[in-house]
Amino acid sequence: MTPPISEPARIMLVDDHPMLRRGLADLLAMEDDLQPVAQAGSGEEAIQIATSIEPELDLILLDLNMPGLNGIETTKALRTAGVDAKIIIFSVSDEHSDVVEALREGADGYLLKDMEPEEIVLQIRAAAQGKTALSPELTHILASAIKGRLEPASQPVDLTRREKDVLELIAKGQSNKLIARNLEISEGTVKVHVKRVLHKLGLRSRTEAAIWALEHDLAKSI
Amino acid sequence: MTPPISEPARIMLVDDHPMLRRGLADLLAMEDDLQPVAQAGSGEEAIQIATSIEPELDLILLDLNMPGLNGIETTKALRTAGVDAKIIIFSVSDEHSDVVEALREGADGYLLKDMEPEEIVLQIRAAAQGKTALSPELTHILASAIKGRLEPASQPVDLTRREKDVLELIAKGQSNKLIARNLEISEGTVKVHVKRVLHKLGLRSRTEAAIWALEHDLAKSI
DNA sequence: TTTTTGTTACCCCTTTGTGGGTAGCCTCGA
DNA sequence: TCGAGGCTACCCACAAAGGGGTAACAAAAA
Repeated sequence: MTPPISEPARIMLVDDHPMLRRGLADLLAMEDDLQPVAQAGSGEEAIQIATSIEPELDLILLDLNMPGLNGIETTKALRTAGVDAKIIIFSVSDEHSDVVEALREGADGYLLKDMEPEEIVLQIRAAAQGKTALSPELTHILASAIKGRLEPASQPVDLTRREKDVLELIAKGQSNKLIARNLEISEGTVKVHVKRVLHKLGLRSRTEAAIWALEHDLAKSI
Repeated sequence: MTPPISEPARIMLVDDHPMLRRGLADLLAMEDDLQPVAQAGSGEEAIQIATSIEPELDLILLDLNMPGLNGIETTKALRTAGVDAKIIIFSVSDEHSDVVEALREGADGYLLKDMEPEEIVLQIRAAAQGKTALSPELTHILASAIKGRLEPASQPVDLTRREKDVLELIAKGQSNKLIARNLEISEGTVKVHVKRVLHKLGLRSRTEAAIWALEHDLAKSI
């Protein structure tokens, strides 16, 4: 299991709880091939360190819920900054949208905090070797995303009246300006609704929203 | 791990190699909660048995590569026939398209034949309990599918080949940048194709194009 | 009562998309 | 052999969309 002669993986731990960082660092330090070389208490700090440290990091373990930049935002920023260390999100959340978004933004893994320490070590090692580190409980989330349905273990998706109105018009291909005219509200307000719809559904663009609406039959007559 | 008082899961093994069925049956029979009650040497035979056996099967282990109907085609046929037993594809192939297609057609799991017997038992038990049985090596395939990529195809319109490719990806909600990555061309070139598609179809936005594609069946979901 | 939720509206800024152009390189068929 | 169509790639400019924030106000819930 332990790689032969290669260098140990240089790892940074990012979490706003020092105690948790400490525990993780101790856990990893016991492994010959895993070397915790840096810690950060926030996403901002993590970015600063990751872009300046030498030699470069091999792997970053990122807490999802942090004040300031959260794990996903930090992942995005790190990728934009050209950091190509493996990134693993470490979280208590098994929310569908969190997992999917994390992977979309460039994370290489998503582990749940309630995993056994031994299992965490195994997954981190797997990620360092280029595999996708994923808590076994989460595979069904990816599988259902593939199958195209999001319900089984997730949220029932409750859009407000207005959000549904906007989504319906998006699904007709209308621009924000047109939607504003049709609903007799400002374009800025339409944008607010669009933003919320995208966030609630875990989507990235109005086109995805339109597709979602069509597939879920939330579109009225075109 | 073993369920308390419930009935053992009734399992059918489908593979064109009798020896492999034999080995699997022996393996499963050693478990109190797993009960191999039927075997089939082909997809056709599997469908015949699954639709007639009483009481109904709980789980079907399907070889992917078989003469005649393969595992995925058999899965599709079984689902169409109303069989709602859990279906696990058992294969030597870790091809991206096989895994994704199997899940899309209604399989509940996808296991590789080179797994350890103990692990196979664990995964089958997990599937029987409603979880997604997936070889750990395959999680990265789902992850990359989530991140967005796929093989192209073609349909009948007055669009060029490349324009159809682009339109298909638009209909999956992908951005120009993602499309560029998937088709391995520059983003600028994607924009050219998008421009032409919109012009040829008389549309004003990619969202309208996506809707058009969905309504004209020029889209293949994830 | 206070708090929360939904709707409205605006600010900021960055990213993405749209529409026009030129141009090199293929392949296929006249 | 040449030309047309198709694919590639870049230029430019502007429009649209997305993501963050604050804030007012009414209605519903705690």
